[in-house]
Amino acid sequence: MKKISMRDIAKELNVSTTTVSFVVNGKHKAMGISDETAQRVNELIGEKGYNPNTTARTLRTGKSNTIALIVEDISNSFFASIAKGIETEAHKNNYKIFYGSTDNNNEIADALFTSMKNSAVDGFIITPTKGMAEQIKKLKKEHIPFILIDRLIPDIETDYVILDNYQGAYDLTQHLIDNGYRKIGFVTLSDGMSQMENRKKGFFSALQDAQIDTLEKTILEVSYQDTDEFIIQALQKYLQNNKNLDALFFATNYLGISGLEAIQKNNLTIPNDIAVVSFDDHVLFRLTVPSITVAAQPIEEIATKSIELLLKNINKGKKQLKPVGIIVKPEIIIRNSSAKKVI
Amino acid sequence: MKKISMRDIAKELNVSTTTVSFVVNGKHKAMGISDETAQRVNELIGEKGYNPNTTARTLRTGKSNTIALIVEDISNSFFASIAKGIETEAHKNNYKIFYGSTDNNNEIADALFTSMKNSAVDGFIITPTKGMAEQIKKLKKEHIPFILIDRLIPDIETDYVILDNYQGAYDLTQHLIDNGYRKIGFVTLSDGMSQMENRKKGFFSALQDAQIDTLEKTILEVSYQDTDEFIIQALQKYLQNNKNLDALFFATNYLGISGLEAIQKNNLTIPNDIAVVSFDDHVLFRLTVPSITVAAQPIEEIATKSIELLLKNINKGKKQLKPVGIIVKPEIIIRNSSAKKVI
DNA sequence: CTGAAAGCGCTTACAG
DNA sequence: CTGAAAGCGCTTACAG
Repeated sequence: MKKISMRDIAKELNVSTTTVSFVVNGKHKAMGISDETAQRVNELIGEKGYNPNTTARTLRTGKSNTIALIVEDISNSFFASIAKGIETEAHKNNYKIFYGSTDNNNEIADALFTSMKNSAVDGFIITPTKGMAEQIKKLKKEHIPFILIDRLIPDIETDYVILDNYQGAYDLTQHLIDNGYRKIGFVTLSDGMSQMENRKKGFFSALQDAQIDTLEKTILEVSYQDTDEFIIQALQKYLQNNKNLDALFFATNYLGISGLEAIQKNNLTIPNDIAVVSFDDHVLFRLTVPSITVAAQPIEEIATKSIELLLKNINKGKKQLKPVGIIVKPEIIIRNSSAKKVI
Repeated sequence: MKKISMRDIAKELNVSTTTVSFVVNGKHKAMGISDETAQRVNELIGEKGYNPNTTARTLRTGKSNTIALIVEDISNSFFASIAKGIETEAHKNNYKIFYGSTDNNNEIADALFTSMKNSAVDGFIITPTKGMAEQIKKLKKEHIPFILIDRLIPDIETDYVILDNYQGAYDLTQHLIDNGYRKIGFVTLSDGMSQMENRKKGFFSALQDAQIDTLEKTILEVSYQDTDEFIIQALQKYLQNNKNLDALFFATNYLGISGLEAIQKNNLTIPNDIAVVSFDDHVLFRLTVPSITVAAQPIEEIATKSIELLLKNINKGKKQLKPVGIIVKPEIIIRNSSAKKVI
């Protein structure tokens, strides 16, 4: 039951493995293998069901046709959707994908990087965490192709594909203002990743441009490490301590989801007691009653552009290209949770 | 910027690569390398930051420490959660994971299998589709370790980890009956995969055991290929044509989600107009109002048992073990969508 | 206690 | 138009 190799094919046809290799790789024309020989080789390959050994090829060429996708948490619907898009594009280009979740934990991230690098992946697609700065610098220094998605590492120039988070937050806030809301609470993560910071900036700018008193801006920051239960409790307290709020802006979808739970538990009605908007779309936001207004990310586009950029990076060879940043636009989807304020 | 190899280490210390290899693999004790030599090797390895080349090791040993996870759709929350669990367990055991989604499409599945096999994965974890029977048989014949999850292929004996779908459906139906519902519609997929068939059987048995007239069993079957829009429309029509129904049983979570949309659009109230239960839990089911009663799968357990079983299979060597089937138990989570019927 | 050497299955520069 | 041979970086049976 041994797997059949190039040598087996060569032997049986009394040709060299060189010839077989050229045929297998479609180089027979260029290398001047006669059509007749190529034909014979291809026939036997079909007959025997020969498939080239990818490991040997990788060892020889240094190219594995594998990319590593490192996300925060593959079970999070946003990253799961990204993974699906990346997969589709990668397979089109004949790439396989390793995945790994960091859970925002640096030791896990470290182990992932080491393991992937030793496995000769051709490139990385990474949603970095703050502590990853060192690893990212190392990748850069070693000239390993990679791109960042969803967020950046401040002060490190890299290729990336991210959302215009500032604009999304600005527009979402503007929408609340247009609909009569003035006292908007902002709920975000405390770890200060770039995407979160830009959402916060967009939120502030919109308030400022509308000349809404900054005193009314009330922020709640929770940690990624906190459990859902803890976050829900924090939100419940926050709502009780800030009864003047007429709207809430959730900076990411799982905060929004916990937010809905907290609002339910506090027996508040959306949007009459409090309006709600959130970053990142989610089935729940589409189907819950009332449905939730969001800034949605163009996931397909992020996936396509990511693979495109990474492949360009992988295929660039020796030349040092200047890092390319791609910024995609969010879509504001207006639903019922932010209906015009009734006064 | 060349990567440092075992030979570099050996040369610099005037020892053979054999020695270095033994030390790297922790075999120096067994092979009688002196502690002093081992010490020197380890020091230089640390200093130079040497990491063994996994590709070369794989080519030589035939073992890649890689498994392929082939699911229906990685962006589906159930499979995304499975992927997370599998990942955690795999990393604990020093395995990396390739993932791939079949979308229930056989050509894609075929391409995935070929690509993964050529990449020398040590084993497969697969949610099979009907058309995969041939591929699965081939894996068996080639003695490639694999296990099936979520569903089986009829008439092919394999290792597997699946849910007790019959029991889950039976209990969920029994719960509806206990709460006074008698005219229960069953919504399922038409492709006849094993998990779906068993859910249907469980549903029927519960009705039969309660001596509920089989004439009242009304089934709607849709195809996996149908778009969400199409399914929702089909459901709306189904609801209109079967106004006598007092409850709906959705055989999988995305049918349940589409079901909620259809019920909303038809302006029906849950559970007063129609009660709802669904297979597979989902955030939406937990948070929507009213929350939805479900049969939840123990995802952690499925992941843990899957890796355990696959690794046992991988490490079994030549011996032919009898295929092992593991059946895990669903958890019925009673929520508000199936509250006692008001008469 | 340690080394020289073969070989995993490819690709490719070199030679004719 | 095609082949012999080196080499990618490991592991391991064999020898001493």
